[in-house]
Amino acid sequence: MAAKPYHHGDLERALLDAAIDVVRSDGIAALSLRDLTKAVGVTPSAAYRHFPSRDHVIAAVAMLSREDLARHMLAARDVVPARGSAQRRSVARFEAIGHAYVEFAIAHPTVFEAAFTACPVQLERTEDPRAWEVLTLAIDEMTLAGAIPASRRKDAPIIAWAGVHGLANILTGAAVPPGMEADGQIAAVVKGIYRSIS
Amino acid sequence: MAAKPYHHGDLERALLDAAIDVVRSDGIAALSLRDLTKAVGVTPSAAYRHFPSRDHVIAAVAMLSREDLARHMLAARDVVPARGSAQRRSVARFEAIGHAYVEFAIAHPTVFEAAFTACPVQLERTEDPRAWEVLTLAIDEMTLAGAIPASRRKDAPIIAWAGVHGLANILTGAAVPPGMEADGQIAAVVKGIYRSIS
DNA sequence: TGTACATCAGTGAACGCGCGTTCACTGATGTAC
DNA sequence: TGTACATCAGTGAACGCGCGTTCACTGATGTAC
Repeated sequence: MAAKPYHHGDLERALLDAAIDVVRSDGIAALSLRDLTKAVGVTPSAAYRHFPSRDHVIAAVAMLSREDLARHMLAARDVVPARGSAQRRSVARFEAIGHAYVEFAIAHPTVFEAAFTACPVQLERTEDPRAWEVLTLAIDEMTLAGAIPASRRKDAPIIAWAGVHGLANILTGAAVPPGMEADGQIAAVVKGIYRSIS
Repeated sequence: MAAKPYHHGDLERALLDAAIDVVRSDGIAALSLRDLTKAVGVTPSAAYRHFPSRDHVIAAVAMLSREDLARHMLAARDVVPARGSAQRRSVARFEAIGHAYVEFAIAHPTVFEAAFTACPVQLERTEDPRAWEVLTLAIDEMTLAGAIPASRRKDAPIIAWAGVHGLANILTGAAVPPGMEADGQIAAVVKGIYRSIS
């Protein structure tokens, strides 16, 4: 209850929260252990009680970012109204996922970037939920509902992921080509993806 | 002719060459002015005769990387044999460009990454050739040859670019999903792109 | 053709900075008897 | 229930490093007369 108790309580969680803040405002490259510990009000070396190295913090926050993205996709999918045929509904859910992917990237570009940062170390825990699984699940749904032919099932995931991932990178990156505004592009790409796999 | 002439000759070019070497081997984030000047055999401060700051070197090497990519696309396009109908040829040229884009990224992942690095400064020179223009040109060719309908002309470039750019990022990045090898994926995505715009 | 001099392109030393990480330590916690 | 003690989670100081950038300087170059 004192202002500064000697033991923090959950320093690991606090450090990760601070790390997410840094990613949100300055990007994952700006992340430093000294910053994090200062933000939490703790000595730099205290971080080493919870993470073996800076790289492990990077890996952890990257995984959290990936989960954040996947959760947005799930939320958008589950908000699609349940009316219409199963076939139409499966397509609407698929398209909602695609939109959510790109819109997440636009709304949180630095988090999106962090999600796909190459991690120098591997964590034992694996992420949950996974964007890739959300996507393949939606494609299976469409296949079952007859919205796409079974023959397209195999290549559909990579085609779909490449499309939304590429658009997300383009719209959040340095190289936005002339005369390009996000809204129309997202619809064009998502529709284009569906056309190419149906 | 002496081993160490006082004046270098073309230090700017030499620094950029050294920068490209660093990008190739360690990525653009590892680029430091002190490294470059040491590699060239010159004092750190000498770099400031040619670049106002490190950021300007970054911007210059990013632009060179983009030109490198675009040149690979052009080379692949121009190597497509001139037989068959104009329509088939236009499609073959378009597909060659797409393959070249992804293959360049796989062959030179750090250069590809550098090409799309966000640059904190703007250069006065603009890049030449431009990947985006190579792509739109190929799409115009297809439209003219009747390989894609005119109604698809407008959205085709972003659909195509998103597809290859996304696949390139996926295959060179941290998050390659399970059971994925490059060759089949490239063909699947390039064919998928054509299907969605034709 | 030869010389004075402005200009250019380097040198070398130093600045201040922030970083990851280590080490011996100490304060707090909780468990065994 | 009370106390000894092992364990845990912090502190504080220091290490060595490499970085971008600055400044006053000097050696080389080339142009005007």
